[in-house]
Amino acid sequence: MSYEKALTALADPTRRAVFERLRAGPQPVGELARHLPISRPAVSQHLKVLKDAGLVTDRAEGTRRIYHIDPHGLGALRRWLDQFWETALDAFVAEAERTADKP
Amino acid sequence: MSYEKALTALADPTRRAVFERLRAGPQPVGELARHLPISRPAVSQHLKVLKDAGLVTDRAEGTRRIYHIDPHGLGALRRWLDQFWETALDAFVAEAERTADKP
DNA sequence: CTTTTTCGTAAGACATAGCTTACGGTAAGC
DNA sequence: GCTTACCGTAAGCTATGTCTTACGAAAAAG
Repeated sequence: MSYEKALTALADPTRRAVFERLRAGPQPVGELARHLPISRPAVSQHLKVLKDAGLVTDRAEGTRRIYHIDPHGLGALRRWLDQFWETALDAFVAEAERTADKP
Repeated sequence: MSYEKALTALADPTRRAVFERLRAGPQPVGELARHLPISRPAVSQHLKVLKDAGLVTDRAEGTRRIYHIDPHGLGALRRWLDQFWETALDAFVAEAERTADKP
């Protein structure tokens, strides 16, 4: 049910940049914003969307909030995609047979 | 490189509805529009985006255009996701060990 | 206790995505 | 040849997402 939020969250290029940057490891908001061409509040808003989609989680560390990747959302997206992938392949095979000259 | 287009394409709910409807098999544009709460030109526009993302393909059949799923785009998206999935799991494990009390 | 750092949220401006109506083009049917 | 069915594209309107600046809160530092 959450794969929809994950899709809309990862659709935005800036949000993907934030997400892929967290791949290198947990990071605070300011650190993320420093390497992006947008303001820090904008990064916060993006993180909120990613968190809502189950793609990231955060923990407090002093005055800073450390964000890291949450496999939860990715898993949901992957399951949906895999389930789709099978029927897509079947359809592809059927189409190939249809196009091919009759044996 | 094409996983980005696939993501933005599948982010729209209506476009997902079109895409999931093609799961039942190849269908012409009018048939798709008949079961959706939007106009036929709108469906055409969505199909254009899906086609551009490598998610669907079309063939002519008389005056009608039959659209069917193209595994190409799904494959690209799946590869990107899988590659992401591994590092996400590693990070998750690392986070779990970090949170756990020192043994 | 005061100051500084770090962050989230609110309000508003701006751009873009998605829808509709209108139009033209191609193939089939008569 | 003429009409009908089916479709893609263009133009325009509207809604929504994304950005910035401004503000307030919480923890550390001094």
